[in-house]
Amino acid sequence: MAKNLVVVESPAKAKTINKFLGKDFQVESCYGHIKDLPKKKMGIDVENEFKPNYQIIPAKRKTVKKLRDLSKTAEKVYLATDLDREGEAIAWHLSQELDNSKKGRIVFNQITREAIREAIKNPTEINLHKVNAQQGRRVLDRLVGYKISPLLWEKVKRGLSAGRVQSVAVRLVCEREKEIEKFVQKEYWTIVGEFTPLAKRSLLEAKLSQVENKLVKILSEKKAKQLAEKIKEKEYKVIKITAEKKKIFPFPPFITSTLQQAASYYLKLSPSQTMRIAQDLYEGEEIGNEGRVGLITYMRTDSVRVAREVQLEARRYLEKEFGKEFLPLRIPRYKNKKSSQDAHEAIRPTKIWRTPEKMKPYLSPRHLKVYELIWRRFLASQMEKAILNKVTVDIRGGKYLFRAEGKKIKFPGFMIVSKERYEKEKSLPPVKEEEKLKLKELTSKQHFTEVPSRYTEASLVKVLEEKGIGRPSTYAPTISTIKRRGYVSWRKGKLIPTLLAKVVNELLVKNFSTILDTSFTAQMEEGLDTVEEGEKKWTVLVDGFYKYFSKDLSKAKKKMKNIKKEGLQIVPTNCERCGAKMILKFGRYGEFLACSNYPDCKNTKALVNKTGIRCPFPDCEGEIIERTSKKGAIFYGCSKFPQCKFVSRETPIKESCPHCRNPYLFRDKNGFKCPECSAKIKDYRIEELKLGEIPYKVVKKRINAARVAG
DNA sequence: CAGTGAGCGAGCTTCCGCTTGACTT
Repeated sequence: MAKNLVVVESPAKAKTINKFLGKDFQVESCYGHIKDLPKKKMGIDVENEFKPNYQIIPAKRKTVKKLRDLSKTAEKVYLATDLDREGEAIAWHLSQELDNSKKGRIVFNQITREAIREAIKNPTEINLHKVNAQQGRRVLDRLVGYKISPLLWEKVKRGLSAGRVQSVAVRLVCEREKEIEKFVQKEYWTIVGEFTPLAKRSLLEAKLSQVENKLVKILSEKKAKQLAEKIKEKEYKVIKITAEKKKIFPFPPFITSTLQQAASYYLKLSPSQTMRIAQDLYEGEEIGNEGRVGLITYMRTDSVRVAREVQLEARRYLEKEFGKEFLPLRIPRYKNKKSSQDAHEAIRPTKIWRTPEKMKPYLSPRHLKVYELIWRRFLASQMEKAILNKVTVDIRGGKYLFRAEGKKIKFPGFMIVSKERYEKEKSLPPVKEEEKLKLKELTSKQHFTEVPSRYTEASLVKVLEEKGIGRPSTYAPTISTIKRRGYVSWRKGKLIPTLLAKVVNELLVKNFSTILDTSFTAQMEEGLDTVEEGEKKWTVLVDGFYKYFSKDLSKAKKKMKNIKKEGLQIVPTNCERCGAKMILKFGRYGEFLACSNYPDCKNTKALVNKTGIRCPFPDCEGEIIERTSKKGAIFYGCSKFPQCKFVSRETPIKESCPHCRNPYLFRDKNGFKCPECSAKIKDYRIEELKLGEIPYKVVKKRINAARVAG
């Protein structure tokens, strides 16, 4: 007898569902989208209600043929793609390409035997409103990307790109850099008193908090000294002890963005490395005599939802392992963001009893660490909150009020499983109210406000996710794209906008302010919601957008500055051949200086970031200069390359080592260290070269060989 | 734990969102 055909998106999912459905069913995978707009053309008929020209994706022809052949002989076809917008569109494309009169759409958002069987019993029709919302999204993105990108080829550099998601990502990186550039470090001071209880020997440290009932703020060393000298008072009294309980709740289970952040923070993995490893865990490993089993649920998700039966299983496990007091009374329910499409569960272990310890023999160290992160986060999310005891001690003497704060964990709750959200304990010596104290010593401490830090890949993903820009399947690829296009370089895991990014960003913000706004996607989503509700035609939505977009576009074509021709005038140099100004341009291999008289004068010069530090290699006359690898990583090398092969990944500081006379030092935690004799140098005042202060300087002249015609 | 380059005015580039293998478009 012919089997029923079930089509899902992922092959690992197909395998699992196959086990649930038995021999009357054949479950196959379509590997995501099967149809799309053509790659080399716009593929949208703007004049004719934006009619999209969907084609089978060339690389998917084989897959589609296989599914079509299977559908011909199948008893019935079930389209079981994901229940979100993209999944509905895939089902719609499949229904166009598969050959069977009995086609039904089925949906489920958790992969359990019950959920699948229930879905099979209740097939429905494809939701065309949802499909239309997807078409609106697809067409809008294509218009934005394929109209603005060619404009950048014309105005700035070939091969550049722009898009609803990537251009906002680049903008965020650029704006953070602006904040860093304009940041002015400010100092502030605190005064700390050491008190001794009269009876015992212990010491109590407390910070000066108020003078004459006014909060203390000290902004200079002078003020700190003046104030400290005024405090003549030696006799103090504990006037108040306040104890309060603080509840600390566990984090919800992981979704894609939070997994990427945690793996970045704790394991120093990039979002793409994290996803690669999570994919392996999802597809499964050979576990003892179990064969190949998936260790975690699907890793591209925006939902914190967990199947009820799994929560109950977790509670049984927790009660057995740790006891009843570690279970919350109520089964926790975490809330999704409004923008969540909720097609998959949260990222969690498929079986809780597969502890990291038990999985150790089967996993690589990295895989094990990511698994452990997921396992612990999930388990903790099902546990009781932690309770902290916070104590505040107020000490008064005359008009001066000092304050000390202590923290103690009263009940660890979820913290015995996960150290995330852990707070360090700080104990205070036992004192009583009314107790008399003596001020033994007074010290003032200098502090500085901290410069905002650059984005890491994961923290950029976090902001994108918060603003609803991009989807779980695109966070990591978006970062790769802006790297590949030369919009960001990176050093020690931090993203730095290139000059190219700053220039392109300024042009885009000026000419396409609506699309470059971080709220643009949210507004688009609102529109798509009305399409999904059937309240608006998708073509009307796109038309509303296209009306002003095409105006912006034609205006930009005329008015946008042409960097390709005019260049950037940031370096005041004249051409030594014809005397004209030299201007900066973006070439195939990065920035270079070109004569503004081009094409009459073809003189060019290279641009190099100098450090002013001589090369440390013996007998080398070179200088250390900043370089960027082909991929975009920043490093330091010798100007005499390739004769001299000196390289360093760390930023050298122009100050020679007092011990071995090496010409430069590296930053260290509390000062500097010498790479040669590994001496640690503290108390050594060195003005650090701030990024951006390194001036662009011309170090090399390049003579163009005359081209012989013919 | 992998990492690291000189060029240069163009070879036809580009979007976002699903999903994994990989002669094939």
